[in-house]
Amino acid sequence: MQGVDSLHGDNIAAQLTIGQLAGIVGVNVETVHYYERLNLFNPSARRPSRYRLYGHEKERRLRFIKKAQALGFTLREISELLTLRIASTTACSDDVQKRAQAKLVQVESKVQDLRVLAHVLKKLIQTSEAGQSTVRCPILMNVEKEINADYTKKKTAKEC
Amino acid sequence: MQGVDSLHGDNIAAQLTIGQLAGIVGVNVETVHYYERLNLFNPSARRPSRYRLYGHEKERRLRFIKKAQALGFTLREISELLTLRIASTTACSDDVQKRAQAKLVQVESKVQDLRVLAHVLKKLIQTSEAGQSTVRCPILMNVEKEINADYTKKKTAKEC
DNA sequence: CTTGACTCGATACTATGGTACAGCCCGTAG
DNA sequence: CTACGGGCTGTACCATAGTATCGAGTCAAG
Repeated sequence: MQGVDSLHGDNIAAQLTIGQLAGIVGVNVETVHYYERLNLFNPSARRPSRYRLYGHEKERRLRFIKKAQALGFTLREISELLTLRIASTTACSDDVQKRAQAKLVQVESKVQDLRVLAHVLKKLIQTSEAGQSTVRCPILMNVEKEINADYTKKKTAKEC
Repeated sequence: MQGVDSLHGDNIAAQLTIGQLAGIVGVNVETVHYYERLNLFNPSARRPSRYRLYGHEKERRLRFIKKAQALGFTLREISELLTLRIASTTACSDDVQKRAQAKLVQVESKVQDLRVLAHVLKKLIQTSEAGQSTVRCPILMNVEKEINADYTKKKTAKEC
């Protein structure tokens, strides 16, 4: 973490207010408040007036939270992911390693499912490009098949 | 449990009751009711007593719904995905193709994000295996960097 | 033909993840 | 100085995705 590249002393000027932060990340202020209530996202500092101040690294953290959410993680899970980071800085215990491994399994499973879904969507697009439109071949049905099946054994999908 | 296999030749015997379906898929009955209220998941048939009956294809559909949910899609989005299928059976309009394309973009973006996350988790595990535990290498911080950055420019983050 | 698990429809309640004020307090541009 | 845009705390409200419960009907085994 680069020192918040202002000369020592008054780096307060380099910090963002809650409105600025929310603006550039694209969430609203109330959401940031909400995350703070959950102890998921705290300000870097406060002005004497109690105005919240956020450094640059906080912007990254907030973006990460929103990304992870879009990937199907709950705020609680995101909190755990971010705790892994902290734990890893202090001491890489067996526990941290185990939890990281569990998360990894979870993530890789999601990747596989999404790749199957992407594959089927591509087929759907191709088919509709080729003008083979009508009545036959309810392709997305195969999503249900393939995504549930072991996707390694490519389904034959003939009974359209 | 109730007699699933009354030896009638008709297909009613091959269908599942709501409790059986919920049991094998691993959701509860009320959830199935809920999906029905949303018009997302309807029974294949009803007995004269109004008991719901579900065929095998319904089991796949239900599993798909749960998978897609875990991948960060809302029930509304899942409904759209499943509508794509239906629309493609009737007529592959430009509209369907466009929406499929949009979904594809969304899905591929999720895949990329998850792959970055997986990569970083792997690094975290390796590091903690190697016993390079203490103080240095706040690895998951790099998640925040890498996941937010364009993943296309492969990380410079070697110093660790 | 009773018993008990299962199902029905309907309604109420919960948890999560926000949103929307209200009423007051800063801070700065004119 | 004073207006006004933004920020503060706090509470209320909202949408989504379920869960729980009720009284009554169903079904199959004993």
